Amino acid sequence: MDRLKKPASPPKVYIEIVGKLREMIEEDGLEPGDKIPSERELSERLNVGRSSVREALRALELLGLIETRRGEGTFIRDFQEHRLVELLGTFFLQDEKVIKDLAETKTIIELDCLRLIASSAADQEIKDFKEWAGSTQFTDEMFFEHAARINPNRLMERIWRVVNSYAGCPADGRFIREKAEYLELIDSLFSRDMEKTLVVYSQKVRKLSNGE
Amino acid sequence: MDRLKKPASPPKVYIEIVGKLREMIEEDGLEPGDKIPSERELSERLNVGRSSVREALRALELLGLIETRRGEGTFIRDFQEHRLVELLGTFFLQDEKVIKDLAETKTIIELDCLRLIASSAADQEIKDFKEWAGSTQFTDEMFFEHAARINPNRLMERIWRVVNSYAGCPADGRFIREKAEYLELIDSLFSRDMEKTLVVYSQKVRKLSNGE
DNA sequence: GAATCTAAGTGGTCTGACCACGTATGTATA
DNA sequence: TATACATACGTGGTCAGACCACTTAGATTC
Repeated sequence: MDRLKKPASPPKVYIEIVGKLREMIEEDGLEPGDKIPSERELSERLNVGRSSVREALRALELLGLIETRRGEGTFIRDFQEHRLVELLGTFFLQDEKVIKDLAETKTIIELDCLRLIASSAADQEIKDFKEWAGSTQFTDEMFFEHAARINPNRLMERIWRVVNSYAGCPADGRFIREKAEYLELIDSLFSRDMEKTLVVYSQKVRKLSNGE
Repeated sequence: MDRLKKPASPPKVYIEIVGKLREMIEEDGLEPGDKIPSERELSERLNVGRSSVREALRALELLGLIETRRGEGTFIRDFQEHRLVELLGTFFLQDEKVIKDLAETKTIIELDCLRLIASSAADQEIKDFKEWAGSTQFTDEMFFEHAARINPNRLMERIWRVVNSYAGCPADGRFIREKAEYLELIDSLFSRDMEKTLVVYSQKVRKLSNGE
């Protein structure tokens, strides 16, 4: 039962390989899409077993940092698409209260996206947004998917997508509000009038809550 | 072994093992600290090679979801403390845009947390918050860690933690602003005066931006 | 009863083998 | 020459077995 100090556990090989890969990528200036050495070559170059190389690669793959194509090789992925949030989500998102939090969070994030759009999206994009909304039949989800996409912050878009994928369990709210409200919302964005946006949006939320 | 044809993309064994483990954890109600079956047992139970089991376990370990102790076994970790993110940070956080988005997102989420606190946290908690802030030496990160914790929405807290662990990898913002500003922020929460909170917070952000 | 030794169990690593798949090479054909 | 096909090679995907180092618990010994 003695809790004695642990001198220094020998570093795991696969962890070191992860580090080596990082260095390698940095030194060689490899970018998303580029190919990294084959498992066998890495195994030889680093003097480790191929299985250890694979453990490292598989871990990075699960993180979404690399992509492997059988018969072709291993490639660096677009890091902006790391799956961290999804993974954590799929692993422990079974709580009950979570459902309520999810809905709330979705609303919050959507508002954030609108804010970001109002404050720094290009006029043209908002214009396109309005045009799209005016000429298409869309659901609430589609509307905010569009908003998340044109918001200038990619990370916020990712967060929205994750939250949405969980919050939007098939059933609940696939309703379609009156298009006029959405158009009004876009107009408020275009005028960069955040005050107005907030009013319009919270009004929409209130309606939805009551309807539910 | 059954070798069935999979015309579509053949699912990788280690990915399926990750899924099986998730189910296993859920069904058996395993919690942080609990031990999961040994690699050899999993290999046998799932009819897969031990190396494939290891690939899955190593990936989850790198994610910080499990912990392995040589000679003892593999254990579930406290998910809330997934600090794996820093890995991603050290790996590919060279992209300017990503860093900017991160900082911006962190600010946004923090504001959201403040909003949530102001709108529905218990008075007592805000009071405790203020007391803590008044009697402790804290960093900006600690302050918002506290805020994220007492905000009523657990999902928002989790998002903050993720974003924070990403954003706070280098030694950038370990600064300590004047305590008075933070106290003022809490006061604005207590008075449920979101207007004021926004002003105070954005003021803080502006200062930080300039300081940087 | 306490200290010690021993065996079993577990993760850590390596090697070698086979498969499935993509691509490049080369050969045969039109 | 140009196209089509066939083959060989390289790559990731997976498995099996073998060690090693370490922890734990049971058996043994004092």
